Amino acid sequence: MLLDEALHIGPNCGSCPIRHRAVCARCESDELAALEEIKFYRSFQAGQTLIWSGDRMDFVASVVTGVATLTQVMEDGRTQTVGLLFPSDFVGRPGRDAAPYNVIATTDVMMCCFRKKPFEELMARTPHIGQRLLEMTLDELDAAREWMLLLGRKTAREKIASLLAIVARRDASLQGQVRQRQVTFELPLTREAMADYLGLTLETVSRQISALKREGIIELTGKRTVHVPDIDRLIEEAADDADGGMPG
Amino acid sequence: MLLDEALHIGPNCGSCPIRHRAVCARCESDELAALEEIKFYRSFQAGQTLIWSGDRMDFVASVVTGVATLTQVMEDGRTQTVGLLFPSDFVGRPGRDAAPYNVIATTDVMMCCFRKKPFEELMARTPHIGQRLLEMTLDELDAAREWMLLLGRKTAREKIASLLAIVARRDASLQGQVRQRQVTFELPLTREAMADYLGLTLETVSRQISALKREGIIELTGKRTVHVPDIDRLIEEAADDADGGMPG
DNA sequence: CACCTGCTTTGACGCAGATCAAAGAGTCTC
DNA sequence: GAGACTCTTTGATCTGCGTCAAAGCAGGTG
Repeated sequence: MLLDEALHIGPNCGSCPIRHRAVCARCESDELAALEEIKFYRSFQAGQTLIWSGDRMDFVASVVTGVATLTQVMEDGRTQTVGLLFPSDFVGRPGRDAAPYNVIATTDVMMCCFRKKPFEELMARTPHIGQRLLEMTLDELDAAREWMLLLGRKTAREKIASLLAIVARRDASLQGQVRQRQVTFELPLTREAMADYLGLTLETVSRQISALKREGIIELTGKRTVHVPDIDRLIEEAADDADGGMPG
Repeated sequence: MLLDEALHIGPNCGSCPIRHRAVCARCESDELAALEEIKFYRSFQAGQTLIWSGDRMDFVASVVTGVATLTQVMEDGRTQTVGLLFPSDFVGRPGRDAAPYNVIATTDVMMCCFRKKPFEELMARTPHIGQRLLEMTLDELDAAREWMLLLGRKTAREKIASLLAIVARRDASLQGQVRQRQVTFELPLTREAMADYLGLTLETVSRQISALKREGIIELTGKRTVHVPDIDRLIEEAADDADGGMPG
């Protein structure tokens, strides 16, 4: 099951696709060299659980490619996804031992890992890493709070539209695209995974997607490829006040 | 309306009730001295909006006494509270100009404020502040994600029980009490404020509180004073797996 | 005291989304 | 190419919570 080919795609961070967005974004070349010494790559298949809630975490990591979810599970099985991890997102928590959530790959995933102890020591010495981590954590906190509004107050239709808009935005920004009216992207989640993220059932997710399709707000090719002919119409359905999010 | 008596309760941080829990927790005496130079106190009445979403924020602050909420409001008026601020909690975001949420005092509140610019400069020089802020932000992120589970998957009854358990815990830890079976505390929120935090209506909040009272899980004196004869029974109703939270 | 005004409780009813059930569609294996 | 899987769609029915409405209960004020 463990497809643990520690492929050292590049020992060279310079050519890393997430070099300027991850925890290491602000590092100077000497700091980068120190990070390179303690880093290693791991890849996982879609569906694999990378980390089990409660397990001891002896590394922290950045997502290099693919998408993973953070999920919480109640004793009776009710499940809530509390975060989506895209390339450049950080996993793990310096100073904490046990993982608080399950981390599950929803597509094939490649991670850039650092053993926790050396990473913490490095963090104490190089302020750029801690600064960047603070910045990223504050962004995640904002995202979590936006999601609280969605979970607490939005309708099923608005929830679906919001999720599609966010995936579209993340996808576009990964490809460094400008904001454009039409977009096409792959949904990295099953209907069930979407339901877990949105606080719905998979049937409701399916019905609402069908409704958006019927009304021409989205078009599907297969189950996973989504084409949005007019992104502003989708954002309208999401009922987000203001922007719809900054690019980049 | 603005009751802005900048009462300098103590220029002396040494006697501050949140000295060892706030952003300044880790500061040495020289760092503390630097903070003292840029700090000032402001107090607000219950119900007052301290900060409006979108406003320019020229200060950051710690809650010294009282309770405030962070809330998001949609164009059509739907409201979601995304955070409760208790004494020692931090408000504001170094590096961001505009406030992302409304901050509303739900009891009389006293804040220890720092002008943002000098605070940021101080942060760049003294790593202890940034470290502590990262730690606090990570804790808030955990709390936000716990709340996502509540909003997405818990029943109205479980939501109420969870909120009561959390307020009880916060209250006890402020008073440095040990975990004990019986607890009594003041609810710092109206039914409507609870509804906004829990993603419910105020009627549902009222009904569920009545139900818990009817079943003897809680007892009320007036509308706001809650007595819990057996905290474990309350936690059971909250359907939180495991602990129910660490003390302190 | 009578009369606000703000907060809370309680009741009657309706609906969005959950639940239960079954069938379609794509992919893999033998 | 039949069977077995997994994922998805769609339908029928049920229910928890929202909505609408009205009344109770302070505390404050003239």
